[in-house]
Amino acid sequence: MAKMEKLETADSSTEEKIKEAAAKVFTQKGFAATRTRDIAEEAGINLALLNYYFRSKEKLFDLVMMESLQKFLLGVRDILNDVNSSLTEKISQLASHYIELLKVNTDLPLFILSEIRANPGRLEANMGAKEILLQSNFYKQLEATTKKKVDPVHFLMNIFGLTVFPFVASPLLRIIGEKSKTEFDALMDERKKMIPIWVDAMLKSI
Amino acid sequence: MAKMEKLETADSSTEEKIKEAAAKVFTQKGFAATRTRDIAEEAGINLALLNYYFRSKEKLFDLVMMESLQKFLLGVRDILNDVNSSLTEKISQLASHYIELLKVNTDLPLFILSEIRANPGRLEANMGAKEILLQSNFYKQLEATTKKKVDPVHFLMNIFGLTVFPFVASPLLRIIGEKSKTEFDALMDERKKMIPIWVDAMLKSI
DNA sequence: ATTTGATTTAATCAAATGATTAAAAACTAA
DNA sequence: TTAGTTTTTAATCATTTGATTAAATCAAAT
Repeated sequence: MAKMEKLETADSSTEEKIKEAAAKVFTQKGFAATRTRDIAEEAGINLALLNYYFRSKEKLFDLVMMESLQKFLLGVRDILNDVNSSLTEKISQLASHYIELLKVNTDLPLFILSEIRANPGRLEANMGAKEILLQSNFYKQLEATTKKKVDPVHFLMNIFGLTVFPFVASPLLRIIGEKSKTEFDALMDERKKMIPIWVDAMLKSI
Repeated sequence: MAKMEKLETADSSTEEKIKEAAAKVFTQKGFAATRTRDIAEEAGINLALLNYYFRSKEKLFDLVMMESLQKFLLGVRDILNDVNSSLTEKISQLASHYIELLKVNTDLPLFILSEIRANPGRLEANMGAKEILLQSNFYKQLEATTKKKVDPVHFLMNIFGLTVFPFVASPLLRIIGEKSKTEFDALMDERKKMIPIWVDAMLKSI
């Protein structure tokens, strides 16, 4: 007998509720500190349902991590490979894209980085990211601009350092700078304009 | 009866062995993923000894975290408050200091940041760091240089982003850049010279 | 040598936790 | 309705894990 589809939005299905709760709790507390009971409670479901739908804590985590990586990487391919934009324009677009993304998902990068450190094996499975980045038009423009003088990887570090690091360090920075979430976000908005200018200045300085 | 001191170096005492093992394991895996048995094994001691000397996993962790924070903050006070050095010189010294520190303790910042996120309460107890930083001669020079144009916190973010972020992201960067640990460290050494030049260029650009 | 206090060990406990099971409930197709 | 299927629940298991205990060992002082 064929299974019947229920008339539910993806958001309200039990499976989706669990996945969203898992994403929230895993991202906040990390794999090891997360109890499957935390996820069940957050999702408002019976604990056994988690295993009914996802088999195990680890499988559910792998799913969440995969989607987190995609959230972080997807949506920049277009920017990286636009043949009609200059390097500076790409940097501007990348900065804006990541700042908008991370204002809403502040602890996404810290989650990804700390879980990869805790379990480096998980990364290798997933990544075509290296190829996407290193064979992109963006990277070629970067190589052409820096040519021979310095490793273009330096400027990858710089761009991501300027853009992503404030979010990674936000728990500390907000205290040190005495900023509310709103003020912090406003600072990040300012950076959308400044980062491309700064990177330009850095590129010219070498 | 007065307790007799044993003839031991601090390094070989059981207590010190446990603390070093704890620092290693906690830093690598984080609080939640660390088993007290892991620490005992790493230290080569019986599990009960850990509780004999440190009462609990949490007390031992707090100790390790406090020393980690000190390791990260101590040794820059002199740099920050040197009235005879220019802003650029301070940036150069800070970059060199942190790059040397983090070449040896690569996952120190990721450890600190992810544990603070997991348990933000832990931070407040410890910090005079904010005052040390914001009242330093360094910060005053930064304010004077950027005056009104942009929040000097932007440049704190920039300096730490350029210096510390590569280490935070090193698990990813080493894969993307296809670098060995040695090559990665060499890149970081290059940055000691470049970061002050870059920050200068950024300061002039605003 | 004996005593005394500090250190270390093996064994064990109680709670937490990931997972399973069997039964109940809800739902669908006939 | 009824039979069959999927979804959900309550109860329970087995293991892991932080911590404790009581006994053994060790080092120094008398």
